[in-house]
Amino acid sequence: MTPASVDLNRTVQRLRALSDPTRLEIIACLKPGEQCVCELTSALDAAQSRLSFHLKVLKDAGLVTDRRDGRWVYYTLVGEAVAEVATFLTSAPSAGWRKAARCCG
Amino acid sequence: MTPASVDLNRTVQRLRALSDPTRLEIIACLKPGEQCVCELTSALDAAQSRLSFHLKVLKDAGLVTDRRDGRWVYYTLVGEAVAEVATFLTSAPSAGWRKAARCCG
DNA sequence: TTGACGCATCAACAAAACTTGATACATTGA
DNA sequence: TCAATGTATCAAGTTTTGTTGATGCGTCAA
Repeated sequence: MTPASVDLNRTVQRLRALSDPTRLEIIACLKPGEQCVCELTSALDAAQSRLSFHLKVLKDAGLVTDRRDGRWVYYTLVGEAVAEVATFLTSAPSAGWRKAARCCG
Repeated sequence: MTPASVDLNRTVQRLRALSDPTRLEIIACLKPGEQCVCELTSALDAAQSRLSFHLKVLKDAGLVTDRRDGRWVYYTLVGEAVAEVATFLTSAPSAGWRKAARCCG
């Protein structure tokens, strides 16, 4: 497990987290600023456990952070993490793209 | 199905296609230029049917194109498609992020 | 025309992701 | 302390995704 492959795994995890319509909608909701789960639940008209599941996926990927305030938990978008994914996609092949050096010269 | 949601679905499809280590490696291999399947097979040390499966996912997402030359089929990266995904990720919330207007003001 | 090669596709299975409903936990106000 | 609220977690079932080996199709060379 080279450092590059660690990065690649992290990027794959983030891309996977981003590749779901519900989670993209969550991210859209969080773009303007933090929201509590109940707000997201009503905004997206999704079951609470379902939303909680998707928020965990995003959190595990480092794309959002959470903060408890009393009974409420507020989620915040980690814009830099999203930006890193975008940067990766447009970067040169050498920059972390390969798990190993065996590939293509 | 609004135009925005069509775009969103397309973006989700592309993000999903990008969220797999094998497919990212394929894309890395294609960055320098087109490759035939047999070259990818040996470069990635993957079974041919497996590679064919992943190439189809990428092709269906519009991330690669293919071209037959004799017995060989060459795949080419569609750099603009990858770039579009990156642009989407860094764009403002209004730009195609939401399936509907119900979300978050 | 035949055999070998490169690739796609299929069926069957395995594994991972998602949804749902139930339950548990923490916090608050009464 | 108790009940209500907001959220997380869990188990069960469903759906989607990925792998493998076999087969089929087109192309080339002999």
